[in-house]
Amino acid sequence: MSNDDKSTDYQSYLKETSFRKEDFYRQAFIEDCKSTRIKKEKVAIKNLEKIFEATFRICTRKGFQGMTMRDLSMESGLSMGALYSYFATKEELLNTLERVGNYQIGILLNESVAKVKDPLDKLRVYIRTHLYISEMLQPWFFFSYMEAKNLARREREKYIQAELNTEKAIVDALNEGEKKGLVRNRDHQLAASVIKAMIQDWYLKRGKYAKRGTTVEEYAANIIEWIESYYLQTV
Amino acid sequence: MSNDDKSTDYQSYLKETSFRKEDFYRQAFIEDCKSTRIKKEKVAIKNLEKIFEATFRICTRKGFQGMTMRDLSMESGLSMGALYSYFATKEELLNTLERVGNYQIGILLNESVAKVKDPLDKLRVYIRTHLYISEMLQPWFFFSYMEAKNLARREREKYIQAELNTEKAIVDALNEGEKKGLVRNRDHQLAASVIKAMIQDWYLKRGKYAKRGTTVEEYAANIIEWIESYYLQTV
DNA sequence: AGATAAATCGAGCATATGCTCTATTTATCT
DNA sequence: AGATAAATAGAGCATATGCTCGATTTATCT
Repeated sequence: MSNDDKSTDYQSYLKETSFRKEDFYRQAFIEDCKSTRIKKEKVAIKNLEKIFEATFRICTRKGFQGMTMRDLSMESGLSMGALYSYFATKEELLNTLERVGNYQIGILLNESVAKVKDPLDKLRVYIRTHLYISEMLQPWFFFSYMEAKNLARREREKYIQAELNTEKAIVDALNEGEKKGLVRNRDHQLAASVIKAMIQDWYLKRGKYAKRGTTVEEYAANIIEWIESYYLQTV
Repeated sequence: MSNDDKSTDYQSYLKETSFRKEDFYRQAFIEDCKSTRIKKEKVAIKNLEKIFEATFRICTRKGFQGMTMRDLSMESGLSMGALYSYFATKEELLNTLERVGNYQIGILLNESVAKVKDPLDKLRVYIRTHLYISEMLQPWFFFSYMEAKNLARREREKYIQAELNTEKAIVDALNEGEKKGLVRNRDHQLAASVIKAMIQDWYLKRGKYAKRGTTVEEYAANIIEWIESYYLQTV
């Protein structure tokens, strides 16, 4: 297996990445809560963390529609009044969560492959990074996937577009690889779908893999092995 | 590609299978509505069809928790009173849907591989049949996956068990194949997870594949090609 | 046709839920 | 410390929602 990309492990990625969890809440504050009665960023970040984490915990069990604002109040430790000084409506909370996540993740994915030139290495790095990011923000990824259908048309379309961008990144790498004679001629679009399904399974079935002791690095290596078998096989 | 299993296409499968959609509703009537005020099977089947189909339509957009009984009444064309003569509670409807589906699909999957002896062929047939069944009952598969979290503990565990059975069937075939020297030595458990993820993507992203004009047969052939690349490659 | 059984209807009940609004508490500044 | 701004609490309001029940319609039988 020509695994000569200097493959970073998860812990190293966490140290190297520019992302801090705080950024997530700060972004939400700047974009959505600036217009509310909350003035101080520090307070906002502290409480948005409580709200988001509580939302993820509750929705994993009941889904967003099944979560009541009273549930959220209990779980986050904030009163109804406090919650509504951060979000005008329940739907607004959903929108913010989806939007901020998509934005942040877009940045992270782009910064990861920016320096890589070789299309095959680019693909490897992209997959590994995608898995690392989804590991870092697993609750968000799960939530985002499961609740996308509850978004209003506009926001839902953005979600779908983000999904398609992921596929496109993979297809592009494969096309470039084929042009350079590095990979076999295959249906790259279909392959990209399948590869994305593999990536998604990691954060959709996080519990199962945890129980089996599978690590992200192992999972990433495995996906890459599948791809190499499919694409590098001598004809 | 040693594709010498006499691969059935989807239309042929539909003709050959013992399954009729009616069975689905009849099963629900026998197991869950016998104790209700509804006496006549024919009436029950007609209305259960309306109820189930309406549930699928609504829940694709809003999810089960987001669906109100008034929504369901509107969409199914039955009154509130009529609905409640079929199911004691909303939750009961959910349980019935999950249970009956799992039961029926279990039967179909077993009957499909019963005659196949060669482990590799068994795997091919299993995957193809699984995809054909999920194509035939796509709304159920999607619903079942998305709403499993809303089930009570007991029922949810049954759902997870059914998922694991699918994986086990794949692992068993691979183990047997390895023992007979037909496939390479790999992490079969992890491979089975990945294969299942591929299968699930078909019914979770049905819309996307429809838009692209991908057929079930193509999709099945593609998955099998991935597996053969991964497992049959000369070392 | 008349009588009985089966199925359906939908207004109404009790509670749950999204959201508001003022009183109160907490932090910040001079 | 006192005054002001910022943040929070939680009871209360209007509506939505799960479910019931007697009245009514439809099917079946003699």
